Amino acid sequence: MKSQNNKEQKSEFSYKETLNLLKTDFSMRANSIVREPEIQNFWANNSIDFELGSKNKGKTFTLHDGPPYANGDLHMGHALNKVLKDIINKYKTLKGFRVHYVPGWDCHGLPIELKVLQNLKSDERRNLDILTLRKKATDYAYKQINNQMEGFKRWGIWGDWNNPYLTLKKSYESAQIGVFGKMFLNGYIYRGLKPVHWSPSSRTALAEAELEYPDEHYSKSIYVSLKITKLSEEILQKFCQENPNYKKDFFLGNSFITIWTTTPWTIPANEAVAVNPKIDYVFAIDEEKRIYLFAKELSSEISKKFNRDLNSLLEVKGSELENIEYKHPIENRNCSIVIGGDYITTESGTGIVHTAPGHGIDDFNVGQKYDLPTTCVVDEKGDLNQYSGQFKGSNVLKDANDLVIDFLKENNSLLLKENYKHRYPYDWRTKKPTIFRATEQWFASVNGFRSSALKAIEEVEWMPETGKKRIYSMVVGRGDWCISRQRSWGVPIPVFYKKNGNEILLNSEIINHIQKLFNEHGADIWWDWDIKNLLPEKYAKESDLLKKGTDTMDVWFDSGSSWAAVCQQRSELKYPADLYLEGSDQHRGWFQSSLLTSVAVNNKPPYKKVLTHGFALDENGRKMSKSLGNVVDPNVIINGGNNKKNEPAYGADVLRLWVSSVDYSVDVPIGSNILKQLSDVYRKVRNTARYLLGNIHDYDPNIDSFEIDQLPILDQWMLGRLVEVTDQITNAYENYEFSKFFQILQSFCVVDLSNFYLDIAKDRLYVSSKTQFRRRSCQFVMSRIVESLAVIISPVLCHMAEDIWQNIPYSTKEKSVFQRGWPIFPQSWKNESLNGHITNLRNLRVEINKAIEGCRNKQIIGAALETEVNFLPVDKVVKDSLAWLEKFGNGDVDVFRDWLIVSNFQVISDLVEDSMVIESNELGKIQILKAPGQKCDRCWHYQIETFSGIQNTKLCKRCSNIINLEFS
RNA sequence: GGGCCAUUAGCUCAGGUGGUUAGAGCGCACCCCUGAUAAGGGUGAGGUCCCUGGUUCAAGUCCAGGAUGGCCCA
Repeated sequence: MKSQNNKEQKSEFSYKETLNLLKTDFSMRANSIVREPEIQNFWANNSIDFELGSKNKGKTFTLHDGPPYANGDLHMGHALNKVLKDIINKYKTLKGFRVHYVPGWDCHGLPIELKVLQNLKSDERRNLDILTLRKKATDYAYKQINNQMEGFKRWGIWGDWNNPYLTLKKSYESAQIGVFGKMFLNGYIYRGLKPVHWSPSSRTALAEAELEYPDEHYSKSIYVSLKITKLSEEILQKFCQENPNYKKDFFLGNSFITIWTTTPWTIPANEAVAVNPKIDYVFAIDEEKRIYLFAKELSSEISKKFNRDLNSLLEVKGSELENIEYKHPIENRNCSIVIGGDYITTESGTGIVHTAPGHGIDDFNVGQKYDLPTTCVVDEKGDLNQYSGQFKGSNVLKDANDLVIDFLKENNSLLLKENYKHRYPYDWRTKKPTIFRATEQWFASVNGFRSSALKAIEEVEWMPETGKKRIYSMVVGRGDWCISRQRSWGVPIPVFYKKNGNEILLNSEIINHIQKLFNEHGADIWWDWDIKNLLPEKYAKESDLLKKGTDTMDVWFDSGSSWAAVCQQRSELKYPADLYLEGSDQHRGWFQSSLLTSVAVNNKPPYKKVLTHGFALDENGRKMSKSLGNVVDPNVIINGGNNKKNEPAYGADVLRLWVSSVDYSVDVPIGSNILKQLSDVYRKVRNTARYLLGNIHDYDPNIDSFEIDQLPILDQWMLGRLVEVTDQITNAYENYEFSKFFQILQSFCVVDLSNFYLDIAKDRLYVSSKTQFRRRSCQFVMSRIVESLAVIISPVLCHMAEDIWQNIPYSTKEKSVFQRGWPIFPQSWKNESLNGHITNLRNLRVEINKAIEGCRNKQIIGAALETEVNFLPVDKVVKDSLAWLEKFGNGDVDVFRDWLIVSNFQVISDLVEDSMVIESNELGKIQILKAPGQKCDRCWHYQIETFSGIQNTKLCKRCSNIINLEFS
């Protein structure tokens, strides 16, 4: 019996019915599975969604959507991206901007093409023509798009869902041809050779996804010596200095570069050998007085392999070897050492890499740098061609390797031959090895507009700022962009080849013509129609001499053209867009392809600002993967999993709250514990709103509205605080710092509202008579709070915000919270000097609470109302604030006793006896006493003066008056 | 292997230009209330600021190296 204050018999009677308790239909629990779709229907039925933003009269704000790939289920990455965009769009809409969000999908490309092929039976696949494939791919893409769209809508994302942009649409394909055409006419598109994965067995180029790497692949690897024919003067001198016994001529006449390769058939295509500038190399001599060059670190291994004693004569940095000349292994001509990259290691081989630009990517890149020819020595069947000289006619998968090896042996340049096991790509269909083979490809010449692109990067605002550095270094370093693919599911490169010869036919007239045709009929006609119908009329006579190109464009060219196909084409949008917002991986992807095309065509960036986000990881910061079992599915967050206990249905608002809670500029964590926490925060906000709504059930702002200076100090402070918080949250939205919103909102609800203002408000709201000023002023404040709160949470917690709005008990001008617009308060509501005093008093409140807690833990009291507090001030500032409150405060509200929720409070100059607890601190001495008198059975305050009430109850004077006035 | 980024309490986040005993909310523990009740209030315990060196009178903060994790590239 802790809180029993008197031993008299307690009456069973309760005054509950005489109190003004809260009343609302706004439930404590969200029931989001039912309620969120209801709210979404309400929006849809009343055009309160993206249309709201479209109708705004303010400045246009264009957040241009980066298209997700139209394949696969939605994951947390989609959620992070789309919700961030939606938060921004909703905020901008509320701020009055003209916002028209057009969601997009990336529809072409290999993954969909492969999916379609996989779904076919083998005989179907064999008889498949391109148009049927494209039809099936179109159907597949639409199906995926519809699935994904349903998901996005369920998340509460607003957008022009009836009119999204799809890269497979006629208008899009046509605009893309326009971009290609302008780049071509600007001279930025050219044809050249580039090595690609090539399958001789199926005579086709293959993409990375079509390769497999069987475990047991052995290559015939060879070590080859190449006769050095020219050395730099520096190296010769250094050699002579360190080896006075040897002559210069001897050194030059007996030195050999050593190389190692696993593809001997590429030896005829050799154009250079490459070294790593950071690695140390040695010239080492054997018993036969032959001097070999190789990486120093590999000395002992090579000595063992070649079965020779090798003595180092000279050590040289790789960077010093550039331009040393050697005799080509087969032909009678000289080649040079070039400086390669970090792909040259000392893990295997000699540290010197045989370079055949026509047959390897690294080789090709180095070749570009040194302007080496891209020689391709095999045809599409894998037969060596005329460029291989005497090896013509042999086949890379059959006899070519042995013929080359025999030749090298005969010429005394084969040092060693050994089988070598490594990962090697095979054709996933024929299960035969593939090769690298240079083929004719189309390129966008980044070199041609690199400086403009770099300048454009400088003009853009990158958030976070490191994004600029990241994309800048990529654009500085990237080679020309290979835009052609040997695939069927894409936009064709609209080029005609002369049947005899290698010439092409393409000009502005033809491009315009094709563009127009695609706009009307779609890109399918490229395959469907005869050449003469694809060309302007005047070319009809030539059409028999022409053939169509069979290449499609890289899908990065598709999405990279969206500024032209979407932002430029739709009148509701702007080009350049205000904002692009994607994952940080898009520095290499969409941000870059969009920038390059836009700069190449219009010499300006397609966006003013680029915001990036990180990746969704699990709670331990690890990548999500099926095998780790740590995958979080956004659909499960919303609708719950199989076991609702472990995976409850949290609803879309909790998903959205998660997005707002994390620092998305880096990678973001998600998992069941985090969700549990977010759901707690969600409920706290919801219950705070519910309390506000429930206590204004009989309030009407048309009857009881007040000027701020009419209000009690506590209410003035509360409104001032509301303005501060709104300002801070506005700032957070403006700067796209949503985790600040999350933190501010949470502590506002908890610290300012729940723990302080609303707790104190209970007495004012419940106990007062209905129309008393101390109650109405509080309701006025609460109505201001709840309306503003609904708006400022609405970009994130859009469903809850609407639910709040629909439960405001009086009529509002706006049907939906989103019609309200962003709150604007008079700045005069903020009052610094008032804030100072309240802060002092709240600090004192904290100290007094500690003292009261001391009593509670001694089991002397329960409720704080059972106590009386004496305070002997030491700190002058607090003393002044108490005096200030006494002087200026409203006598019914600004009573410090009520702020403490105790039965009595007084400032004293001498301590009294009989206190339960005395606490001393910097502020003063706090004395907690048992409240004298008797408990009022209505307001639960202890009063010395009490009156008898109904059925043996006690009433204080205040309650007695109210009861007599209202209930008799 | 290279480029970029991150690492502060169990969780999510704050911690301008180096400067007291490193903060907030949640969670947790304990207590109270039963007139916000699958709510509400109070108090409290939680930190090797990733590690190791260095600069400095002074380092979560600056420098170097490393670890772990992530993205991109090879």
